[in-house]
Amino acid sequence: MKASGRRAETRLRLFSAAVELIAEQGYTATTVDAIAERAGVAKGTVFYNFGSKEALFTGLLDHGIGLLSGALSGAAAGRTALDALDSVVMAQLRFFEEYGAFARVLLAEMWRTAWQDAVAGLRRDALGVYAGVLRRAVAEGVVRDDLDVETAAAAVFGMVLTVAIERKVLHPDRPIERVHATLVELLHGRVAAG
Amino acid sequence: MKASGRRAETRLRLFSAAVELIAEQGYTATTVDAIAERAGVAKGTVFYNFGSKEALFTGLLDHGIGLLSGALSGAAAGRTALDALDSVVMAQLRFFEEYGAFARVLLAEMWRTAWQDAVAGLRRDALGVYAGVLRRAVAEGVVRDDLDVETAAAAVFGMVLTVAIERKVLHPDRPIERVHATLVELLHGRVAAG
DNA sequence: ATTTTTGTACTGACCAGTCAGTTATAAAAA
DNA sequence: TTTTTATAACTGACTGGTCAGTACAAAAAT
Repeated sequence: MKASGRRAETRLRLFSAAVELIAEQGYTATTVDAIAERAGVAKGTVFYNFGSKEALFTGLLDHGIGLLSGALSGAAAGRTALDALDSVVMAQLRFFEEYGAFARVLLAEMWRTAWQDAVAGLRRDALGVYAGVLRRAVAEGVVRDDLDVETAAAAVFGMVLTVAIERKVLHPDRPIERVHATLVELLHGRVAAG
Repeated sequence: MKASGRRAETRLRLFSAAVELIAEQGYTATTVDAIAERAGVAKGTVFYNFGSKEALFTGLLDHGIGLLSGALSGAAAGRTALDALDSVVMAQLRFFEEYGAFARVLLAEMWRTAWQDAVAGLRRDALGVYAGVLRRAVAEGVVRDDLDVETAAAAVFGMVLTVAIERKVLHPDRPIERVHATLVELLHGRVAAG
């Protein structure tokens, strides 16, 4: 996995072109011709590099999920578990601020059986970060010890994903800190500070 | 809008066939032939009834969103706003328990610009129920009065939607009450009752 | 010298939408 | 009742276009 090199660059350009088109139109509606054109590459190059449209897409999913997982786990440190939860939420918001198209692709394709393998990595790595933080919170006694950590992790992840897209689509200039504050308030359930 | 009648029945059968196939394969990948076949109807009937594949789909969205909104607003009553919030969450979980395929279609297509009009109804009606309950909560002083109600509504809706699908796909026999309890615990932010 | 990319042309399968013809339904006429 | 009439609902073979993937010789990059 050399990061530089002509081939690696071509692949990244193809990922980037594909994720934007697929976010707008969906996987099936996006043609290989269109991806190649936007990437500034000949159609044959797509097949030379990935072999098939499906392989390009699962490669894209793997790539994005890797980036996302890295961003989340880098943010999971914090004095208390609730601090860590806040900063993981912020990291997820920031990640999708930068890779908004990927957020939409993920949301749309997350539950499709066709890419189960790629999505398994999402569960293990990205949701795993939330699960870890929530387990810490249980250990610290700030949430009840019968909390279903897996479900709660999916809940928070889905909540942030939804809101990140909503902001991108409907309120692009709303500051990300404000959105974060709203989510944190919901999650901590703090009562009327008036 | 007569509820019975040959035509209305055909339309419902087509909705039902379409939502299942589209949940599995996505909108574009689902062919009109396949929808017609599953509905036990000739292909021409689809076009006789809806005029186009797209019109069938937006009709399906409208139909489902109407059912969902009805279910949610019917549950929005409650002694306190937080009680009401709990029961709206439960109503959403139950609705997607029954119409799981629709949940997946909604999640995947909610942000596609092609069906903005149909999805506007979702914002107005379904998310509106959450927004109303949250406004009550603000009025009752149980959440801070600077809460961004619109964002919070989207957050809760997305959270429940994600978890409903996760349960359908990964833990179908987990009791719905347990999932509800987890979500409510997250939302109320109750601290270690041990 | 080898890997990677280009450009163009091609194929075979697939699919949304059409349309001329057929059947079901109900109301009017016999 | 039975028959006719009108039209609403449905049918399925067909069409025109689209698209993933292939082929390959020449060029460019490493």
